[in-house]
Amino acid sequence: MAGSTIYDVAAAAGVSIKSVSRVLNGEPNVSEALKARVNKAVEDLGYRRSLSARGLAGASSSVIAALVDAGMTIEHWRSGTGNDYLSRLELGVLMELRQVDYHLMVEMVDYASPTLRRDLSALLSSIRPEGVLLTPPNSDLVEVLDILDASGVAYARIGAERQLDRGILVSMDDRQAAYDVTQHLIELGHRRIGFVGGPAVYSASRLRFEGFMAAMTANGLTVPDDAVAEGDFTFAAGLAGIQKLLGADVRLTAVFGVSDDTALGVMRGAMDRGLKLPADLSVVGFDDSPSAMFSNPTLTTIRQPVAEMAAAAIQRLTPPLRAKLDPKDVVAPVVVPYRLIHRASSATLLRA
Amino acid sequence: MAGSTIYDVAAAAGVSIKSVSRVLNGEPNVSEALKARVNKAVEDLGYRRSLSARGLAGASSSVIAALVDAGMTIEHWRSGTGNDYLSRLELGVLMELRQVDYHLMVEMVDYASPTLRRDLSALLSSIRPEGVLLTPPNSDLVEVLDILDASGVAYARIGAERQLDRGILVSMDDRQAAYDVTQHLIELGHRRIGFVGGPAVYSASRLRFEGFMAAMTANGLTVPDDAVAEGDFTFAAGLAGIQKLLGADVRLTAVFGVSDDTALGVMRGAMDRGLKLPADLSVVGFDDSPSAMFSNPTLTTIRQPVAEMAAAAIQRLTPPLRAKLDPKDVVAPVVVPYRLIHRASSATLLRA
DNA sequence: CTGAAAGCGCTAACAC
DNA sequence: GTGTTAGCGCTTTCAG
Repeated sequence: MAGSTIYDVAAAAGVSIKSVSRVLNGEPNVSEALKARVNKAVEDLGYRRSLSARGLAGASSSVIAALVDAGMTIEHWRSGTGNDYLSRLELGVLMELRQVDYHLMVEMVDYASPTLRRDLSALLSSIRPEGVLLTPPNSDLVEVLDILDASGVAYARIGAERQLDRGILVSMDDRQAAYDVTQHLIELGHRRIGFVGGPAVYSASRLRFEGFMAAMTANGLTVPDDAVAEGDFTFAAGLAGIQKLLGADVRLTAVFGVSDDTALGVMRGAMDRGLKLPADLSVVGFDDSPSAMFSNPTLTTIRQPVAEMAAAAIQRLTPPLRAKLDPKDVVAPVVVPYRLIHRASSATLLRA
Repeated sequence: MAGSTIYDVAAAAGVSIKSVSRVLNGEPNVSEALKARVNKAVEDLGYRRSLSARGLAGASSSVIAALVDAGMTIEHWRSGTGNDYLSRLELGVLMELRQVDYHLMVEMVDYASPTLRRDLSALLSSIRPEGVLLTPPNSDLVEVLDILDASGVAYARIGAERQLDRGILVSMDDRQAAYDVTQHLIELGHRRIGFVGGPAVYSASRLRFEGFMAAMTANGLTVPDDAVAEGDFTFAAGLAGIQKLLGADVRLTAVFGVSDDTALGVMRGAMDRGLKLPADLSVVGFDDSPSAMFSNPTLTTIRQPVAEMAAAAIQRLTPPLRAKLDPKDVVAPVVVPYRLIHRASSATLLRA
């Protein structure tokens, strides 16, 4: 049952193992009759090729490795707060991989580790994945790219910002999205808009801030230093950020949180200080995490197409799936569309 | 670099490949001198054993396969809502696996598929994982257990309810937790408490309902049929459920949602109908998803220790980690503690 | 304590 | 079209 090998199949079909291999790999020059006999034997025995043997024999390892950031992951572990980025990513990956006989390995990589080079090389030489999926902030780490290139493995980078000539690129336009959501606030009449940001190592942080600034500038608005707070994508950062912003003498009427969690922290902090939302303060976020829909007021945000980006990456990383794509689409960077989701947390400015 | 083999190491250390293998596997009867030379060579070359070769040669595959439910996953994909169960699970898994040289493969399994037996057998025979991690509802599917047993692979079941003599059991006491949170409402003065449930295929649904009923009964309270609505763990189910409950002639003062998402749907639905929360209606949930902390009012709930359960499962599934455990702890079912988290959505009943 | 030889299950050259 | 023969990089006998 679970223990049949290619020899069993060959014996059952009365052919050589090479013929079985040919049928299984869809190689040319196989008669229909032989193909049918082999397929029947495979069926009868419930035979499946061993991943290990295939990998060893030099063919495809049929494994895609997703490298996720240890720092963020461990932080979520410690704080007990979750984050659904990973779930959404894997959703996209698994929906694609299930169509072909490929498998997903999830690996935690500590990009801050002094032994990063070693750890990653070790990982690659032990797994020998067919492709590697990079998520922020790993997507932008030159050292990671160097190691990947040296090992010759194909890789896709989600949300990459730098070195855009390397790897398969899949992203959304964070900058433009941030511009849009800022413009949205401006169109609602807001002029004094604050920003609570994220760590610079995440390109998303920088791009979103840039988009924010660009929209402000394009509308002739200025952003005093007091209107900007640092953060780390978390709820706590939003909470701390809004304290700082409200403490300063800037009388903001709206705040843009670099992530939904941060924006929700901003909302909570503002309400704790007695502000009515959105009457006294409009708040917008970025990501469209589940919480955005469940908060009160519901949060205006940008829907980040994580699963879709992952799916696009996998399609280009996995040979059998890539074959189905239009050749032109294979090489070009993919920019997956986002959506501005206008909910209740942003409203027309009533009083100046 | 990435391409060194055991032969390279043997050559560099001036020993046979068998000696290298012995050192790597911590086998006895190796002189310290030899061990040191081998380790140095391994170090110098950045050598890592190939997973495929190890797997093929009959040793451990060093792979843990997590089987996640396709139905739920696809539903999340379609609806665009995420869920952080997977993230929390993997957090727990990866934190443990990183200590040893094991790897996580995530596989989607459609338990509703007519070809489940085939699909699963195929998966096992192609991956040959060292251990399998089962999450609800797969944990309780006898057919899944049968296939796993037939293949001889070790497996851990998170949240299993039936056939408790099979596999490694890791769970929380859903029933008692539901009892506790219901008791919490009762102690706040509530008497007419409603319930919005989940699909029966998830044991958690049944257990939570049982705990709810047990607490009500223990306090001499009855639950009319009109006070219970069916659902599927989602926000939408909570929304629909509360409509039904409020439409009926039961004048509930509190509602228990089988999950946080459902409870949040209940909250939203209640607020949409003009109720003030928690003054007019107390709501409690179950899971402690991130949204619970971010909602308004914040949601009273049970903290489900998903990552902790996953970690406990992995410790018992992975030989090198299992070796560190007290032998007594290895065989006994693990029940991971939960916590009742009292937030703002549940309050003392003011008027009857 | 150490090493030589024989596979694990498959694919890749190379025959026929 | 089809089969034979080598390995892939390890672990496992079995000898020393």
